[in-house]
Amino acid sequence: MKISELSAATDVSVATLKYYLREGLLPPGEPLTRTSAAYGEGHVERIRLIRALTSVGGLSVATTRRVLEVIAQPGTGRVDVLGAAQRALLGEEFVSDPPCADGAGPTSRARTWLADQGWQVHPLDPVIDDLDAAWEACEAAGLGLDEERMTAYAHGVLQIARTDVESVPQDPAGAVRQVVLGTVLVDPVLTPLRRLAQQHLTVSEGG
Amino acid sequence: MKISELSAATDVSVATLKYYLREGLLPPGEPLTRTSAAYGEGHVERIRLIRALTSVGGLSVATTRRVLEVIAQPGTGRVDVLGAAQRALLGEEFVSDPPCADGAGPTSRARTWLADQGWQVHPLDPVIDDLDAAWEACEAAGLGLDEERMTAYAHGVLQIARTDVESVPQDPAGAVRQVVLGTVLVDPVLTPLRRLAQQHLTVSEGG
DNA sequence: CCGAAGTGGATAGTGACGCTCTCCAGTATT
DNA sequence: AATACTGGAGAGCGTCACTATCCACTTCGG
Repeated sequence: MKISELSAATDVSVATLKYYLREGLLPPGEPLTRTSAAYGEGHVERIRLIRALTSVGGLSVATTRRVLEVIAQPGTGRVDVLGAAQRALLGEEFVSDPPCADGAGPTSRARTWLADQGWQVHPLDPVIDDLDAAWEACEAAGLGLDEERMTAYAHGVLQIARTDVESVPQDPAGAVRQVVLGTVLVDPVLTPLRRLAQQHLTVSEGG
Repeated sequence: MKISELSAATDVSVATLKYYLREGLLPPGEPLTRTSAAYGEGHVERIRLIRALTSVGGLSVATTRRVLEVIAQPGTGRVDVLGAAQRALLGEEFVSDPPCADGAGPTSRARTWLADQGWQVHPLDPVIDDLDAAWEACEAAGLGLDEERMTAYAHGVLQIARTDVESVPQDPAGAVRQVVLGTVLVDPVLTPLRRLAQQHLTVSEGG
């Protein structure tokens, strides 16, 4: 398959494919002559994956490259799948056993609330900071989001997460793929789903 | 309050405040002389709101302006709150009772599934197209997301939406505000919450 | 065997976006 | 009188995801 055919098969312009090749998102094709290379079905799949991650998942090209690397790496054990996924999505590495021995560690509303919930999460996971920032933003915007309502949200989210975890396959490579893609691509599914659910409830309860 | 004090009170640079004024995100201050105006506490709140919507909610300046307009408008009745919110978040208006009388209307996987669920939603709501696109992207990326799993997600989301709907206040203006801000600002709360829930489940179930 | 078309490769340009900088004449303060 | 600050407006900047142009070099149809 030549690059023009690859372009036709994926609806992505040749210029963009060249860009993806340059950026290392797409592996080079099998060189046939000095001015042509052969691309295979794997390239088509990979391009579909790239488009899903960037357009729907909203990932930047740099993040997409990191995610693709994580999926491709065969080494990751099933245990650290979640960590690997989240590290790939973050800009920089986050040490899972940090050297900072400053006793108490950071305290925040989210951390306190998580402890109250009895959730076993890494206390230094940066995703907690994201939660903190989002929660704080709600307060700053005048949206009263108290602990009670947060706990109500947590119940719904827990059910979603249970579904996520249950659908992870047994084989390591598939597990990594499922977790990474699920982390990125399911959020854009849940967002419209939530709005439709709100609509359904409002309509069926008679406004 | 002069603009420099407003800047100090909100940690937003004077240049950026001027930009917000120019873009119509921030109403002009009460003119005192020809070269100075007074800003009040309302401006401080509004700036906090703008920052929450743009930085955490990820809204563009144009969308933020539309959202702010919807919140400010006193006319919206409690019934159409959801529609008003979603219209504000979309780029263009969407007619709630469209003139297209082409019989069947569009069919898609999401629409069929929604019908199976018995969800009462507007069949032409563009948010369904978002769901379709996200679902399709999951498939394109090789993430097997079947109807069963989608229904499992729907149960969790429904619980979340129930919490949303219950926390909407009675007074019309407050309702609009709550719904609009909830639509935009709660998503960034749910995203890290979901990841933490996954982590909790994986850890507590022994990986 | 010739010329048009296509290829990999590199460099530069584009348009959108959210600021940020610079300048201005006109107050306000010291 | 000198300095600082104001509202207002235009232009510039850095990032990002492409996109367009140019190049020397095959490949293919006639």
